[in-house]
Amino acid sequence: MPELPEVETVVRGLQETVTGREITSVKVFRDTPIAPLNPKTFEKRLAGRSIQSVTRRAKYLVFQFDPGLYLLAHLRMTGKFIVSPLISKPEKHHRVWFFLDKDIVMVFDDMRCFGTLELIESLTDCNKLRLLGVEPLSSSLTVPYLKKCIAHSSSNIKNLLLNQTKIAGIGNIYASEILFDAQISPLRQGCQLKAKELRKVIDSTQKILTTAIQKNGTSISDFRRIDEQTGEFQNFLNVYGKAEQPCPRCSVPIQRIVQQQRSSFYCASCQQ
DNA sequence: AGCGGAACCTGTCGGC
DNA sequence: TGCCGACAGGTTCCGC
Repeated sequence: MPELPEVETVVRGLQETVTGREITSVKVFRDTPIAPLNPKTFEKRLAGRSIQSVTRRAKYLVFQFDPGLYLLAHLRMTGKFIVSPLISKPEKHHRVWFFLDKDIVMVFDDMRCFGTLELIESLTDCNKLRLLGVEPLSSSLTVPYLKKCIAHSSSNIKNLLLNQTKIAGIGNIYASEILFDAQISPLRQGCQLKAKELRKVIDSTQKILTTAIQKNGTSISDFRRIDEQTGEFQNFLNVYGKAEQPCPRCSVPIQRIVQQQRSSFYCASCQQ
């Protein structure tokens, strides 16, 4: 499911509802997300902890507890956090329940079991976080930075946008939408883009991601906010999932192609 | 160093 | 109706 705007939507929801709350107990229904940690160990280490803060880094959610303990969560394709009143029976894809004070449950739900929940003691020592590239909405995303990233790469620009070690947070939907906005073909080799085009890629990236956050993310099938409401950005997509439909800019049919085993959608006429 | 491809899981949808 | 393949918002590992 979720790319940066969806994770940001979830984090903002959790900040309002679970920050400052105590985890009274934890129940693991399936250990895939917490493996290789043992469920009992996971449950024990979190019981009695207070959630000091919930933040986002790229597509990761970071829950901070008392000094030196963090829960690093990744939703992958179908992971969800849902905050609800106490419930008696887990639903089919509920993987972990976090019981909070004031009779609230934070549910980790994940149909495909790709999502991960990892306990870490330091953010700076965590390899997964250390290897991430710049935040696309930060001032670190600049033309010189992009130039350096692509200088010795033969990859196409679509794949570069998806490379989390360079820019961290863009996924398959927004990569297509960004390149449509920038009027650049996903097939272009990154290292052949001129400075002016890199500037357009950056501007479009920030424009699309900011708007998507304002619309609470994109719900095509699975993504839901923590109260199970959908996002609204799916109503503003220009090309993703729109194969054969007329380009909103020039009316030529949108094409679907496969790059690096994933769908790309673009207009072969107005994206050069 | 960096690339492509397979793997991890479960579900849905379309074609035959 | 049932079976089969393609496809799904992501990352990681392995071999070249």
